[in-house]
Amino acid sequence: MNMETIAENQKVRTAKKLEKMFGHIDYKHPPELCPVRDVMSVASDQWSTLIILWLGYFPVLRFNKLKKFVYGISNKVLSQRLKVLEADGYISRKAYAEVPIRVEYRLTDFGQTYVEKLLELTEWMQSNSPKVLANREKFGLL
Amino acid sequence: MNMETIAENQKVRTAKKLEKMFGHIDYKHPPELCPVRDVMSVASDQWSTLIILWLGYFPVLRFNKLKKFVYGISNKVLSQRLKVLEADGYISRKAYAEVPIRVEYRLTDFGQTYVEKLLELTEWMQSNSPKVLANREKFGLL
DNA sequence: CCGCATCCTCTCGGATACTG
DNA sequence: CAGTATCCGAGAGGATGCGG
Repeated sequence: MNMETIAENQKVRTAKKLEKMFGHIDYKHPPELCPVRDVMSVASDQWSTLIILWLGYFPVLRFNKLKKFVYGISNKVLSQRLKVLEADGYISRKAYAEVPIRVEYRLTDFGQTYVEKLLELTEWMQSNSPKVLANREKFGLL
Repeated sequence: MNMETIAENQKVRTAKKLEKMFGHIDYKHPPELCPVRDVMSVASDQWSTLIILWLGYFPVLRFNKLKKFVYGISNKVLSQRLKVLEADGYISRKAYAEVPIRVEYRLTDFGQTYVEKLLELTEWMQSNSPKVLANREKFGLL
């Protein structure tokens, strides 16, 4: 069995899985709310992924620390994302009634399983980014 | 070795990988352009992922077919995304000089490797969406 | 220290109509 | 059929200041 056949088989397997996921949907009368789209829109959000990755790196982080690592994010967006991520069960929030107040964020067990999946994708991005950037340049499109 | 230790080891491995990726960045003087952020912003875009997944399902799709499957997307956004995905090397575009014109989109080999990664994440989303939705409901937040 | 409230900008994206 | 052009509205998100 040569390389082409292996790749071809992989292609078929992928298509089969996708058929299982999407094959049933009637695109003439699409579902109002698609759970996958819904969940993805939170979990795969640009800022959310960065937050989750950093919490996978450091077991516990406070608001301002997080803001430094996820550089470029604003107060507003950070707290929004944190709230949603907490609601969806990826992270936990623990506030200590001190003055000044101290708040700790960490991944839940569920969030931990997610960060592992997410990391795989990020590693792919990392190792393939040169190729993508090269493609982009060659293509021109400015 | 019990379950907790296994999970704990996994956690440590994940953190180590993330340290390798992010450990070097000086968050006081963050890089202007982060390649990973850049590449992710294209590839992990909500619409782009759907386009890529459908092209992983059907080897070749034309513009309007794609628009039906990726329901809810507008003309403008679809053609924008297609152009960028082509520039980044995920998909190929082939136009036939017929009347009316016919255009075929398909994954490149590179795009094929990406859709496989992406599929893993999507499967995770799919199987965990009930849990997330339940979390969300319990949490309130309306 | 955490993060909400306010304001204000500005980009993204939807709808529609039109052309090669 | 496969887009492009144009217009327009909504809402995301940045900056800042305040309050608990």
